[in-house]
Amino acid sequence: MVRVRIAPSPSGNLHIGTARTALFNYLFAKKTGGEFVLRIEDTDLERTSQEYVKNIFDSLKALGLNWDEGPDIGGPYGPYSQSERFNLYPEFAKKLLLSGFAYECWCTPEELEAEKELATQNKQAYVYSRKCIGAPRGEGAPAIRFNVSKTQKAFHESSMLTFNDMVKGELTQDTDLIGDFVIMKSNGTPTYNFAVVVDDMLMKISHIIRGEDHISNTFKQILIYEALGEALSAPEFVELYGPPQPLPQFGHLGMILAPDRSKLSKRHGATAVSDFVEHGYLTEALVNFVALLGWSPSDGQEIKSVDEIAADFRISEVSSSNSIFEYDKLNWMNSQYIKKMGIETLKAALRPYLAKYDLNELTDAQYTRLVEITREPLTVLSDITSDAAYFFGAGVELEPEAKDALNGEVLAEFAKQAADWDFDEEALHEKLDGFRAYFKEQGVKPKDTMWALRAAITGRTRGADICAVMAILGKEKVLARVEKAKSQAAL
RNA sequence: GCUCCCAUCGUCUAGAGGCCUAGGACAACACCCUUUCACGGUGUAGACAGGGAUUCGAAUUCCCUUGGGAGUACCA
Repeated sequence: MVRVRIAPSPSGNLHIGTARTALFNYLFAKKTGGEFVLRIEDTDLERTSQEYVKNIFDSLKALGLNWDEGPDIGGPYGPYSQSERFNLYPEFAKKLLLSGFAYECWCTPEELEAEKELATQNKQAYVYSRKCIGAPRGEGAPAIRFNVSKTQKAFHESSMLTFNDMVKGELTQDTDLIGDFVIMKSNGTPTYNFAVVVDDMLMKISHIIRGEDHISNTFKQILIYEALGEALSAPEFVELYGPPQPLPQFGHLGMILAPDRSKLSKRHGATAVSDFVEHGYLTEALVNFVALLGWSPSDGQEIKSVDEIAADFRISEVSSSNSIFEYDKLNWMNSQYIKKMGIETLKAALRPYLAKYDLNELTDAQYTRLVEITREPLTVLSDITSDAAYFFGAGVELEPEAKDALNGEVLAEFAKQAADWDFDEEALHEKLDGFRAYFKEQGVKPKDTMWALRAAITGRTRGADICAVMAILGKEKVLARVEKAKSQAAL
C-alpha cells in the first residue's frame, strides 16, 4: 500500500513551495491509489501557532489537496500532530541506547562551539568528536546522540551510503563525514530527524517525496531506520505497532527559486498560498501552474485539473533541477481560468474586490452584465477593483489622456441627441452607429468619436464595451457625466 | 571551507546516441481583427554554459572547468 505524507511545520502560513511538495505527494497517491497523510510538525513550540495550523488546513483544502488522514479527521495511525506524540520518542531512543546505536552526551554548548571553531580553523568539515562515547556521567541532563559509524558498519560494508532516489537516481554520501548527531535534546524533546523517522515508521509511510534540501537528512534518516528496524522487530513492538515496514522510497524535488535565483521569500512578494488567493489568484490556476514547475504533460496540453494531472503523473519524470517562479505564466494561466469560470461563480468571486463600492447601486442583472463585459482583461480578480471603478458613484475623475480625448462638439451633439434615446444596450448600439457615421461625415474618425464619449463617461481611454457601460449607468448618470466633461473640453 | 545536488530559448519545459537545420507554452516583437483596452488569429526573434573523451555519429554517455542551488544546529 502506497502511503505518502506532507509534514508542514506551522511556523508560518502554507508556503507555495510546501504546497508544491504537497501536490506532488497528492498526485503520486492518486496515481497509485495510495493514501495521503497530513502530519503537523509542531515540535518547536516556540514558533508554532494555531493560526498557522488553520492556514495550512485552509490552504491545502482550497487547493483541492484533501488528505485521507490528519490531525482534524484522525486515522488509524494517529495522533497526527507531533506535539501529541512526545511520549513516543523517548522509548525508541531508549531502544537505540540499549542496542548501542545511540549514546548519551554531556557536552556543553561551549565545548561543542570550540570543536566547531577548531574544525573551521583547520578547514575541515566539522564532525562531532564523539568524546562522550563511554565517558562517565556528566552534569545535568544529557542529550542523546546517534552513533553513525556503528550503525553504518552494522548494515553496510563500507562507509559509503547509497540509495536510489525516485527522481534523482543513485545518491551517495560518505557517512564518515556525517558526525554523530543529536536525536534527543537534553530537554527531552526529539530533534527533527529522529521524530520524522519514528513518525514515518509508525505511520507506515512508504514513499517520501520532499524538497532536495532534505537530501542530507535522508542519509541520517536511513541510518535511523536501519538502527530502529531491529528494535521494531521485538515482539512487544510488533504487538503495538505491527510488523516493521521496509525502508521507504525517497524522491527529492528541485527547489522553487525566486527570479533572482535565491530562495523565494517575503521580499519577493507573495510566498504563502493565502497571499496569492488574496491577490486574486484562483487556486485551480495556482495548483496547475505549480505542477508545471518540474513536471510536464505528455500530451502538451498544459491547462489541466489536478485529476487530469494525477492520471498523467509519473514521479520518475519529474525534473530534478530547480525552477524559477515567474509570474508571467501564472498570470496568463489565471486569466485563462477566469475566462472559463461560470458567471455566477465569477460574480461571487469578484464581490470581495468590489467591497469599496456600493453594489446596491446595481440590480443583479446589471451586475451580471458588468461582470460579463469587464472579465475579459482580468489577470487577477483584484484587477476588477480599478477596472470597474467608473460604474460606481456619481461622477468620475478624468485621467490626463482622457482629457486629451474629449471633443466638445461630439459631446454637445451627444447630449442633445441622447436626451431622447432609450438607454437599452441594443438600442444604444444602433444609435451610436448612426452617431459615428454622422461625425465621420464631419471629418471625425469613428475611433475618436467613441473615444470622446468613453473619456467623458468613464474618465478613461480604455475599458469595456461603451454601449454596455452606458446601459448599466443609465441615461441620467451618462448625461450628467457628459455635461460635466463638456465644460472641461471647452477649457 | 567541506559535502551533496543541478545545468536546453528571458522563464517553465520536450528531448533517454542518429527522428534535432532542437519541439511546445508563457513573456517579447510584428501584422490581422476591432468603437478603446483586452480577447482571438497569423507570423518573427530566441537555447543545448565551456573544454576534453567515447562513438561512424552526442543536447543525449564519461571526465574536467565554470556557474547556480542546498546542507553543514540540542531549527524544522
